[in-house]
Amino acid sequence: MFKKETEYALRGMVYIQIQNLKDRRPGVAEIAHEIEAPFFYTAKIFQRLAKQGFVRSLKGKGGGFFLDPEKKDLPLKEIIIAIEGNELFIGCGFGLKNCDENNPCPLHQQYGLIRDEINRLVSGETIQSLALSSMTKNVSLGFSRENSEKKS
Amino acid sequence: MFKKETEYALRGMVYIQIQNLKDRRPGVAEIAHEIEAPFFYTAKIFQRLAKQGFVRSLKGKGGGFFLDPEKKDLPLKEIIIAIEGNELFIGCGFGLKNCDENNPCPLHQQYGLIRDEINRLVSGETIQSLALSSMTKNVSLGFSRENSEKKS
DNA sequence: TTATTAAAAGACAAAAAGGTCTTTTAATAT
DNA sequence: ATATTAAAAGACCTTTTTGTCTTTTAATAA
Ligand code: FES
Ligand code: FES
Repeated sequence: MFKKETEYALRGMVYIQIQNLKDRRPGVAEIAHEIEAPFFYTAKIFQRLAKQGFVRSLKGKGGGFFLDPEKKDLPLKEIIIAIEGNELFIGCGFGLKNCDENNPCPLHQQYGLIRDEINRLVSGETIQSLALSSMTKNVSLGFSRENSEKKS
Repeated sequence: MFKKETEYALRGMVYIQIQNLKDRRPGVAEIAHEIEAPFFYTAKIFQRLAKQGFVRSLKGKGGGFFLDPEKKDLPLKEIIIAIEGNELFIGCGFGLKNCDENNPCPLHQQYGLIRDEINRLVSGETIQSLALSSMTKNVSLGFSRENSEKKS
């Protein structure tokens, strides 16, 4: 569905926000480890997100990443579009140059419903909303879910 | 959503089947033109599809592609999986190694619904079903829809 | 002010996807 | 038989995606 870069970005941002809510500022090493992404690739991705203003960062000791309080309630859709464009949200499921009601592909009606659902999902959720539900529910951002180690 | 190769394959197969229903066997040049795909790339894609048994072909004069009558009612899903694997149909929307009810990502429930919809669509439609609805309805496989030139 | 820490910048490289082209093989028509 | 047609095979290339690594900049701590 999404590009790997998008997946890493979303998982990482949710992780950052969860930590921010605990008054922590994770660095690249910690983020990459937690979301099971390659260190250097994660670094590059968050560097870009910082430049685009989706996350903020501090250098040096005690530094790391955190979300601008004004950005944590942005719909996921905005982040996704910034990374991979909006083809998924407006494009034709059959690959026609543009999805056009007046020149529909054979999947137009049915695919339209799916695309609407996708749009609803990414418009309705935010990094903050996912971070909060991740903390209450038993939810995972990588292989090792440490949200709920106290299971035994 | 799908890879370009998948899109070309599906559009091309629907076109082939429409022509087959008119007792024609289109060649690569015609297919590529009709679905607006690069000639050589289309050739390669249909070569693969032929080797995998999804389409059949005849060389030489009057040659071209046609669907095995037994294959034309295969769900799109089988063709798609043969081309790009089944990640889209079983994978996690957040990019976790596997979508696991017992280790869900923050999008698990909501993405699950979308994934189910996608599965329903590609399991319920076939090349034949799309070819038939393409002929009755006013439907397009490329830019120039010649299904309905007699509009004036 | 110097050492240490951690992100920013940017070059580099491997892999996958997308695309092009030439040569060979197999049909048909003359 | 041979000329023609069209797919099969396969080499090759380009772009995008994914990933790696080194050097530089900025912050803090001692
Ligand atoms: S034209 Fe294909 S989805 Fe609308
Ligand atoms: S775990 Fe992510 S969709 Fe199921």
